[in-house]
Amino acid sequence: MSTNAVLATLFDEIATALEITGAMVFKVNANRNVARVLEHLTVDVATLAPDKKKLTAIDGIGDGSAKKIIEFIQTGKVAEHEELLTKVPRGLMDITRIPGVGPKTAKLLFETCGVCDVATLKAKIASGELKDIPRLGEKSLQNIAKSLEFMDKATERTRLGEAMPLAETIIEFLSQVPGVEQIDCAGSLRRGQDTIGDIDILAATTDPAALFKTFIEMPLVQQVLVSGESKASIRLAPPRGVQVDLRVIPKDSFGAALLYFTGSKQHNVTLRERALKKGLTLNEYGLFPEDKNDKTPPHQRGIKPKAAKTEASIYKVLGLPFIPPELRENRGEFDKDRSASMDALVKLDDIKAELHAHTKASDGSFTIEGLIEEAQSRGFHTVAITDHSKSSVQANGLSSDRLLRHIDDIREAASRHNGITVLAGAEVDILTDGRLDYDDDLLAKLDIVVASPHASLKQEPALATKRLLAALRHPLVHILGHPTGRIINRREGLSPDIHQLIEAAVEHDKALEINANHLRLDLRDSHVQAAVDAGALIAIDTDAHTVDDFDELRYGVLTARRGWVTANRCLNAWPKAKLHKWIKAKR
DNA sequence: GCCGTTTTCGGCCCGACTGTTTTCAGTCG
Repeated sequence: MSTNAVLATLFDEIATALEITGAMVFKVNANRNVARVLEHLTVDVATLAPDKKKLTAIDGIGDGSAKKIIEFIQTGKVAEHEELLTKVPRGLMDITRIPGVGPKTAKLLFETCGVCDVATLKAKIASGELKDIPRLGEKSLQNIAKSLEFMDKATERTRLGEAMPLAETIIEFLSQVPGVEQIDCAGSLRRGQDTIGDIDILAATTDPAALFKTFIEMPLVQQVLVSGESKASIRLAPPRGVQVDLRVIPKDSFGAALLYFTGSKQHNVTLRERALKKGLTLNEYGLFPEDKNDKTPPHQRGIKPKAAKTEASIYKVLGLPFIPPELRENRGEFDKDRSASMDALVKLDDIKAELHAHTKASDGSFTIEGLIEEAQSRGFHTVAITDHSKSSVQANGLSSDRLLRHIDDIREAASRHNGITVLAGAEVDILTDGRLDYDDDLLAKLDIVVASPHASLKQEPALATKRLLAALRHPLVHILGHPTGRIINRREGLSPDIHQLIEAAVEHDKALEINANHLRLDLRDSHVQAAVDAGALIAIDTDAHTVDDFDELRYGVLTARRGWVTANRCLNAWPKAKLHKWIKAKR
């Protein structure tokens, strides 16, 4: 784990421990915020650490946290953290991760019954020892038991590429219910995060009761978690097991609700702070004039909102441009000098080239012909055929002789297609020591080379950096394919020094890939943002093996947008002539 | 603990649902 990640966990633990000991909520939030900032920071905090000014220059990190970070870099621990751990055992912090159990309940369980970890909690619920605790009735205990049971089965977040089609199916199903006027998804799914916690759906309807009834009685509903007048939550049956929240909101405040429930939480906090500075208050019903003397929510007092119907109208009154959902992470979207690139973010329709795809020659299901036709049917001007190289034995990688014959076959097929340029390429393994899997003579015969790591994905970070740098510096390589080799929820992949890779990509005019396959999404959003900030080029490729893989392109585009990729930085969105000039420059 | 076009003090986002209790605290998003 990187220093940033270790410190993020440490600040999170400080926050949780403070929360349990009953510290001021603002102090808790400040520590939690430092954890979040560190988690998304793309520079290694250790390189800043001796200089306190550099640390406090980061938004959210003040004097106190800077001192703790420096203390950690110098000694490997933080005294305040150690001190808190003597009062609040780690197991107790784990308990607060159980849905429905917060810091107050954890403290109560600890102090009245000595519950100090999840295992003890389970045992004591089973033995009935937890009856008769004040303010913790039978129903609450039952809910905790249910949550524990669920946690045992599903510890993972749902991958974007699994949640999105599911959400679309549910929305399609619910939109058929009489009375439904508007329905859309919100939350991290709408923001295009690589994994999501639950699916949020918003609807405006003239018949809420009918919609909720249909919702909680849908096929595959395993459990109804919450069922109120404006909100219901269900859990779907395994294997998906994902939670789905449905909220019904007035049609006139659909935009306000969409904004509110799309989040992120940090983005919303900043919006509300901006609202307050303008004498306004923002909630899920709209943007209202603030009345400090009346605590009743403004929408319940019959006050007319300044804006509510659309997200854009709310941003406008707050003096902001429309911020695309993918950018709503409080990671620079409020900076004025970034607003130009916000308008120019790459869109799905901009993508006109596929530069990484496989055929039957290695492990794909396409014939050469079939792949070309599929790309053409999607309106692409270019497709690169990049089968695996010889070391990828598991993927039927091509020997040098087979590759030579494959190149001939590709050129022959290409000659039969007008209107699309077909490139003979390869996805060449980057061997453990950084050498490529074909010799230079053969690589030079290819139009395009995607170099990717496939084996030894648990390599030490320093070695991995060296390995990938060698590929980026190789004059015949165009694109670094799925740079870390991660498989979301399954394999962490390599942890190279991403900044060195980005630097090399810029220096040698190479592109870094966002592999659009929902299992990969590699590079990930925060690395993409660092690459874009440094001026690197990005390729969004589907790595298609089958027809359906082409449909995963949208996940790659969402990830690109989350990393602030504009169309002019994305190879696949370039006009044909510009792309081919760049590709040929490496031959 | 952090922050500042109401700056070095005094604020710090908002509402729904649940369970336990009988007016509200805790949790969640």
